[in-house]
Amino acid sequence: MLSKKTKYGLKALAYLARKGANQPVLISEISEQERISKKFLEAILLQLKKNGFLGSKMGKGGGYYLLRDPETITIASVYRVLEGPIAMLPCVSINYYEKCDDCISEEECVLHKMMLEVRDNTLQVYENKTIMDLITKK
Amino acid sequence: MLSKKTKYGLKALAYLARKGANQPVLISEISEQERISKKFLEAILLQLKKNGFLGSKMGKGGGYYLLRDPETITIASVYRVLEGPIAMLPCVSINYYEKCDDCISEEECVLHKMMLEVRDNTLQVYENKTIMDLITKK
DNA sequence: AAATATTCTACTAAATCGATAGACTAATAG
DNA sequence: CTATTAGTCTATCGATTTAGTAGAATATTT
Repeated sequence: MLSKKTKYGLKALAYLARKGANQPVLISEISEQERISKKFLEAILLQLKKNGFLGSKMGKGGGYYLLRDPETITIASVYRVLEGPIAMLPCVSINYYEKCDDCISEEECVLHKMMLEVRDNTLQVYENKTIMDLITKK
Repeated sequence: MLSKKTKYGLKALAYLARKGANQPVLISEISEQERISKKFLEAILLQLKKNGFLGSKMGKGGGYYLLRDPETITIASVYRVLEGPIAMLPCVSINYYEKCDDCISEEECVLHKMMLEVRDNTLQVYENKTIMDLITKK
């Protein structure tokens, strides 16, 4: 299951993309429009800022704004920042690879091959869709 | 990420399938062979028993054994018992459907359609693979 | 300087995860 | 019928994550 953090983060990015990159948008506006707890959203936007997705402006007329074109932000890149690995097991993760301590070898593991398949099927969606795709009707 | 519970559960089912349904297998044997905490495995096997996957026999010569043919146990069915919903959002779950409280409607939700796609891609693997597939080399 | 709005630190309640301990119960062997 | 073996059940545990809250600090504009 997707955490609310990632869900809210993606929704906020989509909201900002819809507004255009020009002027900063208040946290409270996003929070109200998307029905997300303001303080929780604050922490999420901060994390997206630290990872180069968003910029912010303090003081009056301030707020958050997209730093990159919505077409260039893949869902996968947001997912990895907010949720973590996309793979179902550390041993099939591309960006967060780790050996399983209960497996002798990956060839012997009965799950390894299947989880590679699941990973590829999931990545195929997340890598090929961007924030832009979220806000365009098809 | 897959929980260890589901990971261990699938491995245990695969182990039992490999042994054949004939004689009961000790928890401790599975626990040692698969390097899984015995007490944790105990709870997992009990859950699999309560859900009709396994039978058990107490006393000397006892242990756990498969109740169904390995070819008839899909990964999806085990996943749902041990891990829960396969979908990434409750609003795209087939067996655990729930409305999102932050969404006005599913048509308006920017994530809904994409998550349906992810769900279908994942299900395609989990529904079409069985415990038997885990133990057969391809 | 006042008002506005984000940033940052710290905290919390609840849930889940992975694991452990120990008493209880059932079945078999002798 | 008793000892042994092995699953059942209850309970607890520490660590982590999740979702959210409170409030002080800081920066910007008017």
